[in-house]
Amino acid sequence: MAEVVTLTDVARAAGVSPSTVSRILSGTARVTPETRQKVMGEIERLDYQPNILAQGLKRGQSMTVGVLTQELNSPFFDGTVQGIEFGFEDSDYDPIFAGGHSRKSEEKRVLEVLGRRRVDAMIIVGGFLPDPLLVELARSTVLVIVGRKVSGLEEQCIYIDNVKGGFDATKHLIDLGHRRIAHITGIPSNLDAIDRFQGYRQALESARIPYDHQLVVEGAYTEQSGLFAVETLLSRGNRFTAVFCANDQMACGARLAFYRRGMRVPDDISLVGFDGLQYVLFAIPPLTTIRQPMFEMGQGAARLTLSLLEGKKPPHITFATPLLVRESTAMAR
Amino acid sequence: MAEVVTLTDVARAAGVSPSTVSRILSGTARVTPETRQKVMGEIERLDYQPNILAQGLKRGQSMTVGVLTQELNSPFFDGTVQGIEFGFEDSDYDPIFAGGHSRKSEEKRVLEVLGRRRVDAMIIVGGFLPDPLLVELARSTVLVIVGRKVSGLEEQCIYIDNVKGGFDATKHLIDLGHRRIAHITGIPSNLDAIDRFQGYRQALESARIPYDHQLVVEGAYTEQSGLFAVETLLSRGNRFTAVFCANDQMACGARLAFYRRGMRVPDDISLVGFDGLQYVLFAIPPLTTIRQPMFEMGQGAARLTLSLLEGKKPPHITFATPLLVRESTAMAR
DNA sequence: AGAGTTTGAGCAAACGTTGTCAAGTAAACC
DNA sequence: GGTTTACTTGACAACGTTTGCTCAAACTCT
Repeated sequence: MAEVVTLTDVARAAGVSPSTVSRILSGTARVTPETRQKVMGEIERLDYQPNILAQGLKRGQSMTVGVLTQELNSPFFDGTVQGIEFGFEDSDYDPIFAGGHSRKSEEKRVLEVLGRRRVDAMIIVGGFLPDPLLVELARSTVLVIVGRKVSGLEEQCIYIDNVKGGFDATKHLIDLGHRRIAHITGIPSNLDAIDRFQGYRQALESARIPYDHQLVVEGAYTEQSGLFAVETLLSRGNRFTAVFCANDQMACGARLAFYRRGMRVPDDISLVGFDGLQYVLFAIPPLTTIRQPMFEMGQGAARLTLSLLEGKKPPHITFATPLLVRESTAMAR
Repeated sequence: MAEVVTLTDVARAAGVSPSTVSRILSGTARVTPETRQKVMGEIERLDYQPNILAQGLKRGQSMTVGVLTQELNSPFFDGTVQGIEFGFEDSDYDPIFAGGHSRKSEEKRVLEVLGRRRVDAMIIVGGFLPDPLLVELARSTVLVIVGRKVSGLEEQCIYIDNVKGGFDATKHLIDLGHRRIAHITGIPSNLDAIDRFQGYRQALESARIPYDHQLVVEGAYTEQSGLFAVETLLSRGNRFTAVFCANDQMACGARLAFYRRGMRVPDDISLVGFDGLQYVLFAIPPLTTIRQPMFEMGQGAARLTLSLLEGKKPPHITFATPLLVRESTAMAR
């Protein structure tokens, strides 16, 4: 609390001027080996740590990156955040997180972080901010968006092909002989959800299976909503032999609904999820799913941000979404 | 990027001195209603946001709290971090996270965060830093520790009674008539793991069930290790009718091991976990577990930190660890 | 040996705030 | 009407850095 060592202290101790110490630290100018020796010695001895606030004030950059998150409590979100954190680990930047789950409106939040903390860049995870606002924002700051494709900002977006993911998941079921395939959607306002649904429809179409909207029910990405969705589906009385859920959590909820009804997975019903959460490998039975590389995406976002901050234009990375075939899917009987 | 409005800009625009603007903002001194009006108007019009770096430099506080985390990728950890984040939401402080999973040694990491960012307080989540170091650290900074009890720093620790949790879990199985109860431990160097194991032994003892070390196998908190543990247990050839796992993840792994062997839960084997992760409510069958209020603990840590920063000594909160009885446990046959 | 050139290091002015101090003004007292 | 009192405001020096400019000393060259 008390004795914080400043650059000036070091200078005094080494008998040189603050400028010299600063220059040694930043490697800006050359100094005699002896002077350098002495100063470095004092830095070590006094355990000097530069004050980032002062540096930031002077240099006009805070060395922080604001991460704006939206949905809370979702494993997808966690994975991404962890990746972001990891990606900044060996850099001079630190991420600071601003959750969007407060009362304050999203935009206010953005402004606040941007403004007060003078963040050097922003990473936006997920969904709710309108595209135009993001484009506007990108004009005045380094911006990276993960989990979403904003037109005009494609280079700064980290995303996956959700349509393809939905297609592959559904195709897998079709290949197993299923014809009556239900779908539990994500939150309808969510673009990912729409795309996955698109993929589902396209797969159906390409196999010439007529689309039946009675087999589609709206979910909310939670386990609970998956469970409800299956009950809705069942109560409608339509026969189906497989379900594609827009995320793993809903698949788990759906699984429980079937368990309660005594319907066996995969014997009676095949089940496919989306996300590839770690733990669904240990579901009963292990869940077939589309893997979304959340951690890698977060890490990629951090790297991209760093490159952008250094003024480099890195190659755009695309992330694959492999189908992980496990034990929740089987041939249709 | 370009036009950042400073306090001086506002002052100029309003035709007053910077000091006056500063005073209005901080409410330090009184000003005429008209001046205030005018200044507030300009602040609004120019959309001025104070520069926290400059404020921090001047006031000697950075308005940031360093959060040092250790284990990564664990749901327990996630929950706590979310709670911390949430707890700081409405305060003027922002948490910055420093993961302890890097190559750099833990202590170095602490020093770095503390030193460079001039954090006003620290929250340490979990386990590996030696007690004496923490006590030392607490001398020079505001420190809160979550998930651990450090002697001499009890007031600043947020923790649960793991012995009691382990006891309750085991007692529940005993009450159901089980006598041959296996235990899968956590990482042996982890204090929580030791305590839960203690609780297990105490429950056994209080029911006069002899302790059999053949029924105890070491786990590593992961699903995979839970699965292995059950296989080890089974290969030893000792009969048992119930398993208490030191966390939910291992319980899920154990569950899968039983599934593979065709052993039914809870019909053949009763299973109890620890943590109360959201998703195990949707396990097959829903898992009986001891709930550890991770989110609340994180939130509590943030609140405690805030109080400490304000110089208040808040009452120490203790967190309950209720037993959540679900469907993975049944009467012994 | 003197002029030109390099080199090492210091001075001082910023960066955007805050807080102390004093100055200025208007109201209140005798 | 002069003096005290209360109140509002401005000047200015910090906080810990970085950086352009200056300058002395040490080199190079003819």
